[in-house]
Amino acid sequence: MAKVVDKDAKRKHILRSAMRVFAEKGVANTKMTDIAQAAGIGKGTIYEYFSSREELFESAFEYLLRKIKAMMVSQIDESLGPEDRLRQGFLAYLDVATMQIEDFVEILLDFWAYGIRNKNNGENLALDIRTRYQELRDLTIPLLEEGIQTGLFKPHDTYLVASAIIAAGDGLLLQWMADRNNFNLKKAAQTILEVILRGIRNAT
Amino acid sequence: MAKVVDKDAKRKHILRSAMRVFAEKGVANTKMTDIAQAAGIGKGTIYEYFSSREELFESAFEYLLRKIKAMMVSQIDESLGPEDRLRQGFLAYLDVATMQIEDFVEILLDFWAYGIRNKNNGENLALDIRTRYQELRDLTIPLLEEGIQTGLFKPHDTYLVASAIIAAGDGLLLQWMADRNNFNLKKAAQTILEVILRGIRNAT
Amino acid sequence: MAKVVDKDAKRKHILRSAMRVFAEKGVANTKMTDIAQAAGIGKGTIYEYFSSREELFESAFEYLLRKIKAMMVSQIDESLGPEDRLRQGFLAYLDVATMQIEDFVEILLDFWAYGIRNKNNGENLALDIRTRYQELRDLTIPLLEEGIQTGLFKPHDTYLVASAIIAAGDGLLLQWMADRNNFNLKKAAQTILEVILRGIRNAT
Amino acid sequence: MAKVVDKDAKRKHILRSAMRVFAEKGVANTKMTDIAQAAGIGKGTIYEYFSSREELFESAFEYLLRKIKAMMVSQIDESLGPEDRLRQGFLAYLDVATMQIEDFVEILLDFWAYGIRNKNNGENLALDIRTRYQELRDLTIPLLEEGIQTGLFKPHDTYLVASAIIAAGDGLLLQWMADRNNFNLKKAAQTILEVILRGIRNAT
DNA sequence: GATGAATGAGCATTCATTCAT
DNA sequence: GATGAATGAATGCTCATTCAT
Repeated sequence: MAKVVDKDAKRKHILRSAMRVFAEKGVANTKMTDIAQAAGIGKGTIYEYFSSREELFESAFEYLLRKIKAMMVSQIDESLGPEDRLRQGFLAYLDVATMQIEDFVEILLDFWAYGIRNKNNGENLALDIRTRYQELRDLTIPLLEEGIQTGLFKPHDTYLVASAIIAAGDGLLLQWMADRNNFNLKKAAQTILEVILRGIRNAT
Repeated sequence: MAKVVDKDAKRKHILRSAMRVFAEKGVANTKMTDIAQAAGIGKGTIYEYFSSREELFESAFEYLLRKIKAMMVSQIDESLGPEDRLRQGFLAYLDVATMQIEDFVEILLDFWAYGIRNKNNGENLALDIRTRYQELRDLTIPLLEEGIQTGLFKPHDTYLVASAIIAAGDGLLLQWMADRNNFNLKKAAQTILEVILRGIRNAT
Repeated sequence: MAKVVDKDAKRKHILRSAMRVFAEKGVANTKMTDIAQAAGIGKGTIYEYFSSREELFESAFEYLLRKIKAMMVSQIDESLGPEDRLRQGFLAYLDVATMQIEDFVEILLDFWAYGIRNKNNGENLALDIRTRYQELRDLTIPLLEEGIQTGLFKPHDTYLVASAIIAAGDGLLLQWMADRNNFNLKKAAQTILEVILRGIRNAT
Repeated sequence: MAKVVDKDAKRKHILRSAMRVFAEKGVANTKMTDIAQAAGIGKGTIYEYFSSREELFESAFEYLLRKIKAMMVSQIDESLGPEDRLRQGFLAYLDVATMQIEDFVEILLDFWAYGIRNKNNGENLALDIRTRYQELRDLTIPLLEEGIQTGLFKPHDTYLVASAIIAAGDGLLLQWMADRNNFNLKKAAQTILEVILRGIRNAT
């Protein structure tokens, strides 16, 4: 009988190993050998599961995006009001980025750069950074609309405000990446969120 | 006598050519040959002005940062109140990034990545991304303090709010880069800024 | 399983191929491609066995020195008297240099030049040309001392005379290299050796 | 009026500068720029006096050989007997090589290598290393013959013994180059010469 | 299936030589 | 005559990918 191998599990194992190396050395400086070593397998074996370095990279990208979204969604308590859900979602986004998956912020820039530079290859929607931003907006806008409807928020262009909130999140990540030890991401996140909420809230 | 050449001008010419290529193909995919071609010179000539690809890249980085800061400062009308100066500075930042210099946003991510990955080489402060962020904060904080002192703004942690404003700017740039044609950067910028200003303003 | 290769054998194969090319074109004019071609392998393969051109060169140097010494020692009949052993050793040195290993005289000058120019890098004693000369003296001096003790030779400074004998050998090699076809190395060697022996022998 | 330049003097100036650099850095590591700098002139100017690096090198070679021979000849006192003239010539050879001209031993190996590798280009006899050796023999043989005729020396193959003496000189140079500080060249030279003389002298 | 030895396209960099001034 | 800015051929080395075992 042939060796029984859980192909999916092994593929994921390689993927996670690759991401760890990407994070540690940067995508550009990561050699296939490094990944093979990190995964404890032979170099050639990678090609049994991924057709090329490129595909491996894209798969890592995709895996990450899926993971982020799943974790964000899972951390929102649907029974809360829109403000609290915004707070939860916002913090979850930063949380996921900074703590959960394989220390992934370090790869974030490489992914961003890739996504932005390849935004026109419509083939793989999952990798289209525009799609990703739209998904984030689609998570945010309903909360804003709900707030407006309940009179909590003043009427506003929810698309733009959603974009603003996402922008703030990304921008904070950048500053935190630049100076992890001294930049207090959580406090900054809370501050900016409260400022924004106060900025759209109806005067009481 | 030998050929007379304005070394400074030529150096800058090569720099700008390089930046154009960096922007077009991405730093990682830019070959020295491409740059030479773009500059209309021989490959070897680049090395008369830059000791290595690395130095050329760093010079481009530095050049850009210097330029951005200069343009931002120059576009602020010191006679205005803090809110308007914030508006001017914020828009100037995005303006500079998106329109002025050699279409440079495209390089921005590569620069960010470089800066973040090399944050610990204190040798060249100008390239230290932490320094860059601190400079931006140092431009912003005084405006916030002035607003607080005049009673326009509610008291707040000016460091964090300044960071927030910068974050919003960077984050918007990311979204704009991802979808230039459909994302209205200017409108988004104005919206977010007004939200933030309303968020820190004293109730009237 | 991956291809099974006798790494040591292949390394030696490359080494010998390299030495052949070094001999033919001179070390300075030898390109990695030439070596690859001579060895019947790809350029990159060399780097699987040697980390750099430099290391390849040094390995060749070392290989040669080891080989020479081994052959010299092996050709001396320890049962003979000091004069005959001197003769054997002297001729063996020239023999080895001129006939045995891969036509190596042609490389000798490059090796000499390398050794002399890098005499101060104590790291690799095996490549230290001073060490090499000392080894040759250490093989010669005991024979001279034995001859003195048995009254065959007049007392003399054995260090200097050993150096002299070695010098004669090297010098003859130079002349032979310069004009292989017309310079009778063997006859010259025998002549000079007899002159020297007569020069240190006790009058009878 | 055009600038008056002593072309020959300038040529020689460049030549000597080149030799100094050759000696210091090794021929292979000497760039045209280094030579220009050492000569205090522009890089292009070298080509006004030498058509190529190759020609410059060969000219240096030739210059050196001419110089050595002249100095050797000039230091021999023709009124002395053959033994003393041999001693003078032998020491003069080493002297010239080690002290007189621009520290030239350092170049010697490069010249030797060049001469030996290019022995077949009969174009320039002056550079033919065979010619050079023959010249040295032609200086030595008459002295040996004179000694034989006067009964001072035993009859012997003067060609081979002359070659032997030259070989000893070259060989000593090699050992001295390898370890300048510890190898006493003069004492070694005197020792070997006396041994050889005793080896060819008639018993008294 | 798994492996890692082999490969060669590709690239940064050097430097002798040219030639406009 | 003198110069040094410009050049591009040449080369050592890297690394993604292939494929024999």
